[in-house]
Amino acid sequence: MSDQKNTSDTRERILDIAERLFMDNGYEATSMRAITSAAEVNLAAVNYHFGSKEALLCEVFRRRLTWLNHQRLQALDKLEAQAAGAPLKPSQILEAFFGTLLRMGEDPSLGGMTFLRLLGRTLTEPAEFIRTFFAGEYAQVIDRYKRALFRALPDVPKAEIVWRLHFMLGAMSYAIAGTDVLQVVTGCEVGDLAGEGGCDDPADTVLARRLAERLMPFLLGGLRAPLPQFKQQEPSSKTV
Amino acid sequence: MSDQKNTSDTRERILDIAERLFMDNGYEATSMRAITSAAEVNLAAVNYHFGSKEALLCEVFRRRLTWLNHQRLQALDKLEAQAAGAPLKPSQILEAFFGTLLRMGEDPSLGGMTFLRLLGRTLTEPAEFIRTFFAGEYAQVIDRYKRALFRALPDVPKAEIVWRLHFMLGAMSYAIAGTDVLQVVTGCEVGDLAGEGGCDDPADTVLARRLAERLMPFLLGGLRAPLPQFKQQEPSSKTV
DNA sequence: CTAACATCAAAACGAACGTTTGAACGATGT
DNA sequence: ACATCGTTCAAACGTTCGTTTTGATGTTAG
Repeated sequence: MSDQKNTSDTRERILDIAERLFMDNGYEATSMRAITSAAEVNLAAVNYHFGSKEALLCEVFRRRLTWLNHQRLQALDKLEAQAAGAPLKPSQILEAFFGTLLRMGEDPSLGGMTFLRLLGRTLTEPAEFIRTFFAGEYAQVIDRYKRALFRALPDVPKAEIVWRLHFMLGAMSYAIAGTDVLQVVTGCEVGDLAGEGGCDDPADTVLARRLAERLMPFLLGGLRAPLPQFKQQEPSSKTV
Repeated sequence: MSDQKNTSDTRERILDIAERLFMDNGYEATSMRAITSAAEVNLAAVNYHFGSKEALLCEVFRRRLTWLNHQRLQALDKLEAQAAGAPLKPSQILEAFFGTLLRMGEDPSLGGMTFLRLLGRTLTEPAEFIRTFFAGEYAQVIDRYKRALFRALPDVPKAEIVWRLHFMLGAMSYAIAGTDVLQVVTGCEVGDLAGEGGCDDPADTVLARRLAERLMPFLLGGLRAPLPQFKQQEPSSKTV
């Protein structure tokens, strides 16, 4: 029973607990003492294994995001191989990008809805180290998907596509964050989106699936919406 | 020169500075000492005028949100009066709700983009007192607009409309937050969305207008997107 | 004039923060 | 057996946090 306890047990337990506490309270409002005591490890364990609180947050994301973005690139590779040079359909691209993410919400071993909520809530954090971390973690995948969308929508100005990708990311980010401060969704047939103190599994799996079913058509509708009337061409086009 | 300095000068200066610092750093990462020293007031001034740091944040929002939501209700009143009992067009409803907000970004006396960014970044904060505050501040306006959308889209299931309203709020929230951690928009022809350390006016006014021009068609396209195929009626069918 | 209010500087409050230290522990390899 | 290395531990480090207090100084209104 002391098989691989050596190098991974404490680390992994810290990451799991930190993931949940950062999601519940946010980064700044979650103390090292809260993390280490909830994980039943020594206070110094985080600094020993990760170096600092900032590095811990980055590692919480890295262990999920590298896998996720690898999957996203593979999904796009597969689609483009099947298309044999032809442009992809926008729905395929969105499915590869957002579907791959949302399916993580159904699998607790990939973080489940806890990680999705944490991701959605952290994407709007203003802290510098978070933004640079995400920028690096997402650079490649965003670039690939942007180019795929450019090819899929050759008649839409590229700047417009970039804007709409931004809007789609926002709708997704807010939806998976599940804070719902305005109580729009809470109380409907849907049930609560948050489920703050619960376990991992019970209704989160079905919630993730319902969310995907509703979000994907919305995003596709937004992406393909009629262009604003003021668009004739891109004027100076400094995007050489 | 001692005209109305009495009851408003210190209070207003604290609110202005707090609005900017909360936007730049987030609530938790902004200290009372940073606020009071930047506002050039005594450290005790915040507690004297507002009672606590939490109450200060609420007041920062209240002085803008009560006006905003009043305008939103008035805009809806006017539209419904003109329609004389007929259902409104979805585009009218979205214009009244989102247009009224986005136009605040063009007016520095209403907070400008600083307030819009702060709002977008705070809507996903998990802190309890923030969520209950927003819930109360938005309850009436959300209810009115939800009912207007129900009437405007009688063939769409109400639960679906609620979901899409949620998605629209997310896209708007993320867009006005302007964090853009994934660097989707940054570097394009658009210029930077954030402009962290700048003044109020220079490019924020035009940015707010461009944002509105792009966001509104996107939201409308998402709202009117085809329904997911699995909708015949709402079954109980919890997929046991 | 008086009383109430607003602002100030300065200091302190206890609490909580992230991080560091140095010793002890337990397995491993020679 | 001893030495080594990675890990864990209790305890303390210095700092910063939000808040309160005290007393003095204008300023305003009855």
